Amino acid sequence: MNNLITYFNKYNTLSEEANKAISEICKPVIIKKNQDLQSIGHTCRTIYFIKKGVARIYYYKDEIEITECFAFENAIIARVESLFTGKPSRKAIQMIEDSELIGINSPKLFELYDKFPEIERLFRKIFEAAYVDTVNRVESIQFHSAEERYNALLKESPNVLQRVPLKYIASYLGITQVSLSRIRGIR
Amino acid sequence: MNNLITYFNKYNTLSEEANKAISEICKPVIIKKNQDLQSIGHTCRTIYFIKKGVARIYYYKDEIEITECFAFENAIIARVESLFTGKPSRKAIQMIEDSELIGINSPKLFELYDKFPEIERLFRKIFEAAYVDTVNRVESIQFHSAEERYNALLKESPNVLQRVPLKYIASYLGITQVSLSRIRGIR
DNA sequence: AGCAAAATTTATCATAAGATAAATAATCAG
DNA sequence: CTGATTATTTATCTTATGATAAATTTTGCT
Repeated sequence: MNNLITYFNKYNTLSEEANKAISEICKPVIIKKNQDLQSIGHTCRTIYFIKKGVARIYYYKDEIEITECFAFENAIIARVESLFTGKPSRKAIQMIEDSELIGINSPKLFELYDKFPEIERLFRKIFEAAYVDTVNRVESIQFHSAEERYNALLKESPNVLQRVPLKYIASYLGITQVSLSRIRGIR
Repeated sequence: MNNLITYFNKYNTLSEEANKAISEICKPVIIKKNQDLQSIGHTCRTIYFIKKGVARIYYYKDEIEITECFAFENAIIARVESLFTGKPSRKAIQMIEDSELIGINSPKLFELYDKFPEIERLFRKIFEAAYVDTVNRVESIQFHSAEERYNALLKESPNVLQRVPLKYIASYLGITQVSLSRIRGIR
């Protein structure tokens, strides 16, 4: 739990009782490489904190698998379009390496919001920051070339190449594997 | 204020006192067509509710003006990447028609969060919904053709063509004016 | 109304990325 | 370790969109 509390402190430091209340709705998850942590068609009821490993959210468009995002250690991952709407998700979360996570039960978390406004505030801030990242991602996809996006990704996550297969990176960048290979080949 | 309270009720119904507290930090804004409501370089300190008119957020990339989004009546608009980070915004908000808005002072709003958890919850839910929209927009930009995006926009906002110049729509769709004209010409 | 400015369309040519196929390299299971 | 599978690269050809320029239409001003 320590890593998670450190992560929380970046957004909103919680009281003892609030930390304890959250710890009671958390459970550890160990999962093997390439396994789905959450599968397509199910409604999101768990927010995950990554202690170890790499995650990606993916979905299918016209039979083709698309990677929506990656998440590394000490980050949170959830399919927000399901978490916030209560609708089943068309997306899945897969762990790219053998991983250790902490799962936070989201219906129970939302109940805690009533008793602990500080917890509601914490998650408000966490998701506000994620929202800002997504707004920036729209800009990046819309007005940078594939090559610019590739270079920006490397700068932001220098170890992504070591940990994530190129085929996943390609669809994340919005291009085909073949185009990514071409871009990489230039240098 | 009535429209605004109706809008709030879709997310979280507030007590009398909470509504009153919000009304005290609101002020009406009347603004002419093509005027900037908020300008580039300033930090966002107001969240706007549109009573009448159409707004867009825009910014510059390489001297070229880009429209990030549109907002119509009975919606909220803010440059969230500044609102949530406190940093100056590279973006501006412009009203495309003669408009009437309600401006909500955001620093004062955030103070109200301490006294009224219900207000914090209201805005949490408003921005969660906006976040989900943005996640969906990433998908739309990344994996639909320009023509598909154009048709999707028309379906979503059928009156956008009547109210918004095509040059703004083009950059919103991530294409040039000329390409948009070509797409429209096909039918 | 009538002119000027701005918006939109049309045309032409250039280019980045897609589709497909095939070759090579890396990884994994037994 | 080795063969089989999967991932990546390379090659060729096609296509959607960009860049630029010019023509046309619409809008706004006085």
